[in-house]
Amino acid sequence: MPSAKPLPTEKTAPKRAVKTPRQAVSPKRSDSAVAAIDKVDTGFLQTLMGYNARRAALSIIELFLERLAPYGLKPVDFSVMSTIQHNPGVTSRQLCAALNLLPPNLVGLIQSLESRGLIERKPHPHDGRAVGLHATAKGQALMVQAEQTASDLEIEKTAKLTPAQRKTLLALLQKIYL
Amino acid sequence: MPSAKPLPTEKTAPKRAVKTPRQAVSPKRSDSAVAAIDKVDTGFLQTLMGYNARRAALSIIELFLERLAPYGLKPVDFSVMSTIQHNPGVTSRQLCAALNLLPPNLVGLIQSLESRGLIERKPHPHDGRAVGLHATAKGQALMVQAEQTASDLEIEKTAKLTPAQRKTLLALLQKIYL
DNA sequence: TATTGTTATACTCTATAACTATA
DNA sequence: TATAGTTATAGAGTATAACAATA
Repeated sequence: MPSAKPLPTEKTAPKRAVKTPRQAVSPKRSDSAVAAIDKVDTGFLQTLMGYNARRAALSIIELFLERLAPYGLKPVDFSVMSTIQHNPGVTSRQLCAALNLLPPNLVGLIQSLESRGLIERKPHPHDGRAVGLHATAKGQALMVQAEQTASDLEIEKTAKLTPAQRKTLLALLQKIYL
Repeated sequence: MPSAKPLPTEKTAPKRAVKTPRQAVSPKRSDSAVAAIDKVDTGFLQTLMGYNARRAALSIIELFLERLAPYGLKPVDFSVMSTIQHNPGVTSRQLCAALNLLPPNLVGLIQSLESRGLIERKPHPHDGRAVGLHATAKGQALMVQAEQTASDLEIEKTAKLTPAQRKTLLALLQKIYL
């Protein structure tokens, strides 16, 4: 699904080849009108953090969807499973707060993970309303593999960055949303 | 709409106050089970670029929606308008490639902007199939204001960053998706 | 009265297939 | 045959209101 997308700039350019051949034939068209044909200027947008952060996130998520598909995990499933695994007994409400999800949207997610045998719901020790979530052995084994796959894919996707730059980027992004 | 969301960690914590008062009354519960009550550990997710970029982007976009609402512009509308303004005569196909949009999803957007008198569609000089998009005087005036508002909001949202850090962050993000 | 988890539901976003008209 | 723009539509994501059980 996310593989055949019209990516920006260079990535899809070789496949389409735009107007390059024709322009080679008649190279001196009126440049004022043709200016936008070869290269589109998105200079202002590139000064916006929101735009760049979103484009970078989508770029990574695209590969994430592909690589994590064998585990049956989409980004949200992965985030939920990872948080449950590292916080045994965590409640739905806590997951919503930690991951910025809305309770109604988490219900189906939890049910799905439970029906797949990846998590268990146990009564909360101190609150009869709440339910503690726990990763099963199967779920834990899956997440060990999934987290490794996710880490590998991220290194690959951020290959143009040095480890130091990668660390810096993570820290700066967290300064925005935390 | 985007104002009353359950934000993560500290931001909603003061409103809920979780279990702090009760824990103060009986401070020595079995810490193994109560560990997840106060603070949820999302440590692993925070090592992932995709997660951090998405959270940062959503955080900025949330404020963007609020501040740009008076202009009747959502992030995609803004991106399209900004690109048209800075690339007079750009085509839909070029917009899709530059902004990573799918053609069918751009149609309604363009029609909406045109019906609002913000852009004009003119026949393409060299290609009878294509249509050149141009910002009207009204559209240009709107975007001058909108771009200033967007820049202001971004500075505000990235207030924890120094100008140098902000510049670094933009450059590093572009290394990922460009 | 407030909160957890839930249901139902609506709205938006994203994606695919297929058509037309031009090249 | 291939591309630009379009239509229709399906699917996923995101949002609000309201309810039952429990605190």
